[in-house]
Amino acid sequence: MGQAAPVSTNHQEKLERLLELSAEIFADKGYHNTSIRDIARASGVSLAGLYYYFRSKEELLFRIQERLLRTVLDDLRRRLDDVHDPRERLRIFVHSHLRVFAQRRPAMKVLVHEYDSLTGEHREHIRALRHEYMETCLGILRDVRRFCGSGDAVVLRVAAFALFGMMNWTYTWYRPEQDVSVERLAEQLYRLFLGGFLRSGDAGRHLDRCAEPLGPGDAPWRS
Amino acid sequence: MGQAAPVSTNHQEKLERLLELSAEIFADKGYHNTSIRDIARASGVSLAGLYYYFRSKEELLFRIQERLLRTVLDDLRRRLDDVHDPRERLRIFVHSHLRVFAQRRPAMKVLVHEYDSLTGEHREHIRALRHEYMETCLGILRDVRRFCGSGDAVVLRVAAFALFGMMNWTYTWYRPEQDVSVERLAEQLYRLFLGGFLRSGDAGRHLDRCAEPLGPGDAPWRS
DNA sequence: CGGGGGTTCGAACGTCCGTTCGGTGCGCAA
DNA sequence: TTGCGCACCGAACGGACGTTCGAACCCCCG
Repeated sequence: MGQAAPVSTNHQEKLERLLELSAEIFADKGYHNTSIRDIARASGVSLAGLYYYFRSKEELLFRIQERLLRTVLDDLRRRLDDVHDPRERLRIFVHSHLRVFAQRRPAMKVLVHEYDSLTGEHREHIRALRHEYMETCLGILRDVRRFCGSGDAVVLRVAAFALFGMMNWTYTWYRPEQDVSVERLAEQLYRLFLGGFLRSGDAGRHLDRCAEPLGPGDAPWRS
Repeated sequence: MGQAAPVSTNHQEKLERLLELSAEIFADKGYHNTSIRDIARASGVSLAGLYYYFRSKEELLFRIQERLLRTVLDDLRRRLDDVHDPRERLRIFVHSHLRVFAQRRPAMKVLVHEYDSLTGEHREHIRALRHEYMETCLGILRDVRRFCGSGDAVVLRVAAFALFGMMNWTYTWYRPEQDVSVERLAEQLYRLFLGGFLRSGDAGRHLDRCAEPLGPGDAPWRS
């Protein structure tokens, strides 16, 4: 969790360093299990000194989430610009999401894990940004369905949440250092989802020639 | 969150009622943000009285998670018994998981959301049960791949976590009362996953005839 | 050299936390 | 009737929590 950094004159830099550091601690211990004193200790700033940068502990949590969410939205919008092919747009969506999430692991864990910890206006603000992101995703999926002709056996909303689930769940298991690279991960999840999304209308048709194990003797499902 | 229940003579019944009630509160407020006093108030049992049933707050959390995990594992084993077809086994896996999760929503949120809150032996114990469940899932996916011939472009581990992500993420959005039924949800997620899993080896092949929107004027992705 | 604003701090406030202690009442066996 | 163990409770302990207050520091403008 690191020691106090050498110097950073600019106010904004100090603030962002505190956000980054706090995100690490929140991700590690959980928001409600982290005390302002923990953050003070890790940052080298005094307890009272922190309150010069944040009005409250919850505002600190809010700023972490808002910052990452804006990054995600900006990155996505920039990369989607002037791309028209629906599949490619979906591919970009998945890659963008996972790239940012891998680059900012602590903040992303806080974003997906500590949304419930927000209250009142903070929560409402984040909810609105999340909603915007979700709408973008739904728009892309609608285009894929319309122009690439997937069936409509799967409710779009369910498909979108399934995709978010696949991507966001990575915070529980994916470690960029010891797993496949982010690009390969993103490509695999993209293909996994797209294949199912496009084929979901006629599921079972291409499965007819599925072989079958011989019997209990050969059974590989008994642990 | 409910009032104190009328009566329940048996010790085991009282204990399970406390587990169920605590799960609701933990799910609602989060483990670290819930006090034993909250549980005492909601259950009608005195603060000290709770410690007759549990050695500590963490043991309470542990029992909730262990109980649900054993239910999930038992339900799955029972339903997989004497089913050999790999696709059908996968289908049963998804349905079983989501059915139990929908039946016990509070406990399932606690299970997926508060694993990090466990420490020491409690955590290790739950980790082992989770591992067992994951191995069962991997076994099923291995069979599907072997006998139904999906490619191996997607690492099995990634596919398994993607599936878990799709299913577990439901706790953030799925409400059985106002969404599609659990059976339909399970069927959709099953098809979504299986389609992608079987087709992941040759992604793109069946996408060649994908149409394309006309241009920025028609662009549906601009919100 | 004087002073004012941006920045940081030590110390304290009031509250709530998990847990423990010493009991009390009750039902049942002897 | 006595005694014992199960089920439960009121009250308290020591500590940690988020937040605030008033003062100090330091740099730049005059």
